[in-house]
Amino acid sequence: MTKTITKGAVGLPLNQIMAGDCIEIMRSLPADSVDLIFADPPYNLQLRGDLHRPDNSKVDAVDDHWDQFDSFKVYDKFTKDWLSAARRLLKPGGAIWVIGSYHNVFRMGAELQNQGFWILNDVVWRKSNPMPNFRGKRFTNAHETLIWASKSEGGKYTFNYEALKALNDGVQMRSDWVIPLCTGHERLKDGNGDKAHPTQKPEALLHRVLVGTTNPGDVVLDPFFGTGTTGAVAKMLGRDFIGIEREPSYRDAAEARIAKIRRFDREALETSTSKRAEPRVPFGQVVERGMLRPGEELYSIGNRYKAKVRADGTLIGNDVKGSIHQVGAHLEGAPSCNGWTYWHFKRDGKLVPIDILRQQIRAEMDETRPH
Amino acid sequence: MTKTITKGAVGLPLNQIMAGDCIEIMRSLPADSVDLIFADPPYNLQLRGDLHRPDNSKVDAVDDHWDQFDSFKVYDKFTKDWLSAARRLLKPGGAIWVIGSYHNVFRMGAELQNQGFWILNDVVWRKSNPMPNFRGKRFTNAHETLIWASKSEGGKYTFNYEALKALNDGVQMRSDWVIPLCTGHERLKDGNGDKAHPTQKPEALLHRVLVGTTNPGDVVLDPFFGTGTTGAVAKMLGRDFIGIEREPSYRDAAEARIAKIRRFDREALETSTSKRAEPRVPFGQVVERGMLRPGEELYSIGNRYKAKVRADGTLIGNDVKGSIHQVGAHLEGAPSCNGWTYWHFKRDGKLVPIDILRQQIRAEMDETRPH
DNA sequence: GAATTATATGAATCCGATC
DNA sequence: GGATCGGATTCATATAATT
Repeated sequence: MTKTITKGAVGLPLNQIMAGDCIEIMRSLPADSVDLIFADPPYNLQLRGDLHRPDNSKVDAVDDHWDQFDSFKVYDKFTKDWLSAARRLLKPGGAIWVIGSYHNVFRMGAELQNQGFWILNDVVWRKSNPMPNFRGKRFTNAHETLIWASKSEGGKYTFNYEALKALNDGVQMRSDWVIPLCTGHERLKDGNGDKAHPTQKPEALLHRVLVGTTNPGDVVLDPFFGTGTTGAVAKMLGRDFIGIEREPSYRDAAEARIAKIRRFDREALETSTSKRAEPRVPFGQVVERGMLRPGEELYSIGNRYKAKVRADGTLIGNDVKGSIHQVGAHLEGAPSCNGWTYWHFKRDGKLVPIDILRQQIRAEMDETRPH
Repeated sequence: MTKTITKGAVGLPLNQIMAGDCIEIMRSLPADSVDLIFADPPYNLQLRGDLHRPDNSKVDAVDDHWDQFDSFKVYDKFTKDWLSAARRLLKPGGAIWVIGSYHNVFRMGAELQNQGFWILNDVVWRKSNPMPNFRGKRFTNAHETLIWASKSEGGKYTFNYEALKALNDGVQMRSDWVIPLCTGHERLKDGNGDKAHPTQKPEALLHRVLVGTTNPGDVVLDPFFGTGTTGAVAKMLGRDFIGIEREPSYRDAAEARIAKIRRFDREALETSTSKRAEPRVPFGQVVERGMLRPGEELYSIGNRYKAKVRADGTLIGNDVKGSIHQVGAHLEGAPSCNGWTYWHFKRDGKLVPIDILRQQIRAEMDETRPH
C-alpha cells in the first residue's frame, strides 16, 4: 500500500519509514502537506548518546558530564529545530501532538507557543500500572503529558467530538486519559527476548489520538518513529503515515510490525458524527413544502410564547419579525436560540418540535443521494 | 499567634498578610529563611469573547485585571522576576510548588529549570467535577498541573513519604491527585453572595502539599495569597505562613477566614512513620477533604472507646496509633477490625458510622468508567 | 420532614458557512 | 475579508424549591 503523492515538484512518501535525521528529512519534504504530526522526542539529553550539540559534535554517553544549563541550551536548540521543521510541513488546518515528561515537556510547551502553535489542550496520560518510586523519595511518576496544538491560532483543526464522546461511554472526553503501559503481547521484543524499544507507547494512546483528531485518509507524520506505534495504528485506522527513524534496529522492528497489521474495514472506520456535519435545511423549505402553512401558530418550548409563520419562512411574534432563531432569542432575551428545538406546532392536541420536520426533509434528501 | 523571627538584621513576619507587590516584598525579606513556597500566579488565560452554556447562561470568566498580560514576553519577565525573588528566600533545603494550566505552566516549568530549581515531580490535580467544554471543540479541561521543585539539585528537601502513603491508605502516593473543585461552604463569598475570589483553591490540595512536603513549625510563603487557602491550611497544620497579596478585598477575606481557623492539637499533627493496610478508599481522603478534622473524636461501635483523628489519616486512642482498622482491632483485642463500620462520628448528637463518608467519596470519584 | 425536581456554577485561550 | 447569522453545545455537584 506504499504510495507517493506528488505535490508541486516534491513527492510525499506515504506509508514508509525514512532513514535518517528527522530535522534534515523534514526540511526536504513539501510544506503544507501533512494533516497531523505525532512526536515522542527523546526526553533527556544526559542519558542518551544519540543527540548532537549545535556544532553537530556528538554528545557522549552518560559519563560525559556537563552542567544542566549547557544541557538545556542544547536541548532547546534541538527542540526549536525539529519543531520549526515540523510546523512547516503542516497544512494550515494541521495540528501536532507531542508527548513528554517533566524533564522536557515544559521546554517543548514553551517553544510550541513561541513558534506560534496554538495549544488546544494538554492531556495527561494517567498510567494505570506505573513503575513505583522504589526509593520512596518522590511521588510515583504515574503520568506523562501530551500537548495538542494547532498550527496557528484560529486554525481549523480536526476534532471528532462525537466519536470521542462515544469512546467515553457517552460522556464528553476529558483531558485525563487512563491507559495502561504497553506490556504483554503488544510489547515488541528483539531476538534475545529483551524489549525492542525502551519507551514503546501503547496503541490505545495512539488510537485515541488518531480517532479524535484525524479523519480516514489523513496523512500522519511521526518524526521519532521508534518501533512504529503511530504507523501501526494509522494503518489500522485507514490513515496514511510517514515515519522517520534514525536507528536501523527500530526501523526493522517497525517494518515487520506494520506489515502484519490489517486495516479495519470501511464500516468500522466510520465514526459518530455530530449534527454539524449534517446538511443544512432552511426553515423556508418546511413552509414551501406545505409541512407548515403561512399563518399557522408555533408555540415556544415552555408554551409561554406564540409566533405566526409567514410565507417567506420568517416568524412574527410579539411584533418582532425574523428567523425562527432570531424571534426565539428575542423572546427569551437570550444571546442565541436554536429555533428548531425551541418552536413547536400542534398535532393531535400535542406540541411537537418543528425539528422533526427538518428530519423528514433530511431523510428525503438521503434517499436521493447516492450511498 | 502573629510572631516575628529575627534572622540577622531583618525580621520575618510570620502569620501575617503583607500588602503590596510580591516581587518587591520578597526582595525585602531575608534570604535563606523559608522552608516552602506555594505559588498560584496569574495564568494569563487570554480569553476572547463571551462564552455561554448550552442553556444560554453566561460563564463567569476570569477577566480580572491581574490576569492581563500584553504578550508572552511580558509574562515571561514577570515569571522570571518573581521566581528569582522566591528562590533567594528559600533555605538550601527548601522547595517550591507552583500551579498552573497549559496557558502558563510550560513557561513556568522552563524558567524553574533555567534558574537552577530541580524539578522533583509534576503533579496533576485531576478535578472530579470540572467545567465541561460547552462548545464541544476540545477536551474537557479537567486538570491543572503542579510542579514541585527543590531549590537546587541535591537539595535536602522534605518529603514525608510514610505520611503520604498513610493518606493514600498504605499505597505509595502517585503524581495524579483526584480532588474536587472548591465549592459549597468552603468557597468564600463576598457581601453580595458572589465568590470572593475567582480561583480559590481547595483546602484538600494544600493539605496534601503541606502534610507531604513540610513539617510542623516550618515557614510557608505564598506570594499570591488571594483569599488565603495556604494560610488557612498552614494554620490548621501548625505551620507558620507568610502571605503576600496586592488586592485589599482578598486580604480582608483571607484575614477573616484565617482568624476563624483552629490549629489541630499536637497529637493530631504527629504523622505516621509506620505501614498501613490497604482497602480501596483511603481514610486519609476523608481528612483531606475536611469531612473529618484532625483532632476530631471518633466513637467505637458500642460507644465504649474513643479515638482522635490525626492529620495523616491515622487515629490515636488509648495511646495506640494506627489506621482506623488497627486501632479498632487493638481496642477490641481482636485480630482484625473493619474501621469503616467500627468508628462513628457525632452529627446532630447522633453517632454515624464513618463509612457513609467513604460512600460519599466513592460517589464523587466514580472511577469505574473508562476515561 | 423526606423525597424529588429545578436551578446555579466552576481558571475557558470553545463556530463556521455564507454573503 | 469583515460582517452576518444559522444553530450546535454540558458534567458534577451544591443548594433551593417543590411535592
